Amino acid sequence: MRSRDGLTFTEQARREQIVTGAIEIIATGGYGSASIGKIADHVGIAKSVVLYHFKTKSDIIAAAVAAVFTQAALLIAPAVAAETTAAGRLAAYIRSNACFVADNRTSAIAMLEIVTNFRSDQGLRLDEAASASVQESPPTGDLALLDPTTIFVAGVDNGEFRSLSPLFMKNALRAALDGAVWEIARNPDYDVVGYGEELVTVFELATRAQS
Amino acid sequence: MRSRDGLTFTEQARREQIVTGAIEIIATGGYGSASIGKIADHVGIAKSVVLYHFKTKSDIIAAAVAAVFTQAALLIAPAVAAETTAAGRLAAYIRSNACFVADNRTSAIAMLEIVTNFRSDQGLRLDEAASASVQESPPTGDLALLDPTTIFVAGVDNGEFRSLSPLFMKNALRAALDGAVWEIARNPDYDVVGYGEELVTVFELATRAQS
Amino acid sequence: MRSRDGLTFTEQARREQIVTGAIEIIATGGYGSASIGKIADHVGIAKSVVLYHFKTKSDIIAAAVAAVFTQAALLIAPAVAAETTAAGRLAAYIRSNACFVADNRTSAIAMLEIVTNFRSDQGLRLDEAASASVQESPPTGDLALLDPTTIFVAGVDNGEFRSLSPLFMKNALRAALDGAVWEIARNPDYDVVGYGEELVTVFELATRAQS
Amino acid sequence: MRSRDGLTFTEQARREQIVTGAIEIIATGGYGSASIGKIADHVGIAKSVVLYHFKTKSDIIAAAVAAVFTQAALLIAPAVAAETTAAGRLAAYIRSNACFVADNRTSAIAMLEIVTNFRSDQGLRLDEAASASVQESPPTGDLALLDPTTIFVAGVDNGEFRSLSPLFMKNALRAALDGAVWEIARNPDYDVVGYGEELVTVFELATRAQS
DNA sequence: AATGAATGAGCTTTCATTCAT
DNA sequence: CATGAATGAAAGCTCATTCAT
Repeated sequence: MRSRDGLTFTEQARREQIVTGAIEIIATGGYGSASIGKIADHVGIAKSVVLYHFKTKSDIIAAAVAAVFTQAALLIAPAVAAETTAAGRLAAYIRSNACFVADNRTSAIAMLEIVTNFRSDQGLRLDEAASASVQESPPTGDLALLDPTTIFVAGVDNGEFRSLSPLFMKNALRAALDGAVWEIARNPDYDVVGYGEELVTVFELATRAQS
Repeated sequence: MRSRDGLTFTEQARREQIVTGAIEIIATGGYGSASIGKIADHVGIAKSVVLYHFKTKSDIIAAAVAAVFTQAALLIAPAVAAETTAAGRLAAYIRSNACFVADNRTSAIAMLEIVTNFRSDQGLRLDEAASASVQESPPTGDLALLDPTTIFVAGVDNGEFRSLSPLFMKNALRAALDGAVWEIARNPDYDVVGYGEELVTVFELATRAQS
Repeated sequence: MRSRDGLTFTEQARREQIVTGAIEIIATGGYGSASIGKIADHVGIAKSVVLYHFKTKSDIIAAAVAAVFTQAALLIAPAVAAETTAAGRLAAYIRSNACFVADNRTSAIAMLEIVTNFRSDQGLRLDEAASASVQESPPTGDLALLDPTTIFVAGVDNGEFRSLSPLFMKNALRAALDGAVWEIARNPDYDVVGYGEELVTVFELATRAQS
Repeated sequence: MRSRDGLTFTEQARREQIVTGAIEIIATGGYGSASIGKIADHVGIAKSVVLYHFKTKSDIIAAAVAAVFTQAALLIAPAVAAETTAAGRLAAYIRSNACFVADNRTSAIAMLEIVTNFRSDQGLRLDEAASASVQESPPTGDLALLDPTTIFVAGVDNGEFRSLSPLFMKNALRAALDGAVWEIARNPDYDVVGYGEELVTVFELATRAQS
C-alpha cells in the first residue's frame, strides 16, 4: 500500500518523526550538535533506522529544510496574496513572517541554524549546493510570493514606493526578519510580534513615496 | 625578553599567525570546519604547536573574536563619537559598520560565523557564556558607542526621533548590518557600501520625528 | 535474539573478550598501560569496536572489576558459609582467598592494579567513586561473608577470640592477603597457598582467647 | 662552590624543591596524575627547569623514592638497632614504621603510589628495574635493619620465635604495614599508631615460641 | 642556571557510513 | 522494515623530551 511519493504510511510516519526530532535537536543544541546518533536517541529508535529511511545525514537536513519551508510558505503566501497594494503586501509579508516565527519557534530556529551552518562535502553552503544539484527544486510554484523582491519592484513600478533598490531592501528586510529568530533563540519570551509591528512601521516609513 | 602582555616576540607573532589562520579557515569553510588540525595545516605548523600557544580551542576562538572586535571598535567608535546629533551618529554607525565589512571581509565573516555558532561545553552561546564568566569583560571602555541602543534612546529623548522602541530598532539595525556579512560571504562582489547607504536612508526615514 | 541482560550473543561474547583482554593487559603492564588502543590490539579488533561495546573506558574497567569480584565471591562466600565457628570461618576465608589468587593470578593482579590506581575524573578512588554513585550497588546479598570484619566481631562476641579491634584486624588481614598478589605479580612461582597457610597460623595464634 | 655529590647549593635546593613537589602531587592525585608539567606548575617553575635538573621523569621518581626511603631509614634503623632481642626488634620495627607513616603521611602515600605503579619503559617494576641497573645501589649500609627478614631469622635461630617461615612472615608484615598507608590515604584521621599497636600484639602472639 | 619553543606519539571519544541479517 | 555490528577518519587534548639560546 503506497501513498504518493511511493512511500508507505509507516515509511512516511517514520520520516516525519525523524525530521521532527532533527529539528528539535538542532533548535536546542545548535546545528553542530545534531548527530545521527543524537537524533535517533531523541526519537527513541536505533541509529540504523534513521539511515535506513534517509541515505545520508544531508538528506535528513534537506528534508527538514523542505518541511519548514513548506510550512512557512503555506502561511505566508496566502497572506501576501490577499493584499493588492505593494504596501499592503509588504506589511502582510512582515506580519506573517513574524507570526510564523512566534508560532513555530523551534522550526524557525532550526531552519536558521541549518541555513547559516550547512556545508556540503565540498564546502558549499545550502543555497549554493541546492542550485548546483538539479533535482532539488523549490517545492512550490508561487515561490515568487515568498521573495519580497517582487513586492519592492512592484511598489517602485506603480509609484507607491520611493525610488529604492529592491535588492538592498529585500536583503535588509530578510535580515531584519531573520534577526528576530536569533533573538527568540536566546530569549523565548522575546516579543516577536511587537518586533514585527515595529518593522512594519519602519518599512512603511522607509519605502513610501515622498509627498 | 618580554614585551607588554608578558609575551615574547615569537609568542606574539605565533599567536597572531594562528589567530589569522583560524579566521581564514572559518571564513572560508565555516565555523564547523575550524579544527585545530586544519588551522595548523593552514598555517604550516604542527598541531601541537597550536596547542602550545593556546591551551584550548576555545582560547583560539576567543582570541579571534577579541581581535576582530577590537579592530572593529577602533574604526566604529571614533566615527560615531565624531558626530553630535543622534541622526548623525546613527548614519556614522551604519556607514562605519558597512565600511568595516567591506574592508575586512574575511574577519567579518569569521566573526559572524563564530557568534552564530559558538557553543560552550554546556551548550551556551557566545554571549551567554561570556556573561556567565565574570572575568571576561569587554575590552574597551567606550563600548557604549558600539551598541546602537544608546543612539536610539538619545534620539528619542531629545526629540530628534519619533517615538520608537530602541530595543526593536537596535535589533533590526544590527540584523540588517549582519545581513550584509552573509551577503558578502556568498558573493565577494556584493556592494556593501551601497547597501549601507540604502540602510542610512531607510533608518533616517524610519526614525525621524514626524513634522 | 536476546538472552538475559538484553544482550545479544555476539554482544556478550565481545564484551567478555574485551574484558578478558583488558584484565590481561592490566595484569601484564600495569593499570597505566591499559589504553583502549592496546586492549583492542591485544584482542585483535579495531579500537572503535571496543568503544562500540563499551561507551567509555571507565565502563570497561567497571566491567572488569565486577567480573573478577563476582568470580571471587563465588569461591569465597560458600567456603566461609560452610564453617560454623569464627576460627573456622577465618581460616576458610584466608584459604579461599589464597586459593583464588593462586588459581586466578591474572585476574587477581588486574583487580589489585585497578583498585589501587583507579581515579575518577574528579580524582576519587574506586571505592569513593562507588559510594558516591548510589546506583552502583554490590552484586551479591551475602557480601557480608566477603568482609572479614563480621568474622572478627562474631569471634569476639562469642568468646572464641581475645579482645581485639575488628577494624584493625580486618585491615591487617586484607592487607596481608593483598600482599600475596603483589608477590605473585613479581614472581609467578610464589607459593601463595603456603603463604596462606602461614597466615592461617598467624591469625589463629593472634586471635584466640588466652587460656 | 660545590658540596658533595658535585652539586651546587642552588642545584641541590632546586632538586629538593622539585622532589617535594612531585611527592605532594603524587600523594594528592595518584601516580598517574604526576606529569612533569603539573609538578612544575605546583612548584612554580617552568617545565624545562625540571628537566634541566632531572634528565628524565624516571629520575625524578627515583630521587623521590630515595628521599623518602632515606628519611624512613633514618627513623627505623636506629629504633631497631636499639633493641637486642628479636621480639624487641620486631616490636620496634613495627612501631617505628607506624610512627613514620603517621608523621609523614604525604611521603608515605607517595612512596606507596610509586612502588605499586612505577613501570620502566620496558614494563619493569621499580624493584626489577632497580636490580637490573647496577648504578642504583641502596643508599645505606645498614639496610639489613630495614628488612624484617633478618629479625625473623634471628628469632627462629635463637629460639625466641616458633618455627616459622621468615619469608612469609616478612611479606605478611610488610603488607600489613603498607596497608596502613592505603588506609590513611583514604582517611587522614585513621589511627595508624593504634593500628601499629594491634600489629605488635598480633606478631608477638604469632611468633613467640610455644611454651 | 634557566627557559621558551617545538614536536611526535599517544590518549579518549564522536561520528557517518557500510554491511549482513 | 529494522537493526546490530563494525570501522576508519577525525576531533580535542596531554605529555615527555629535544634543542637553541
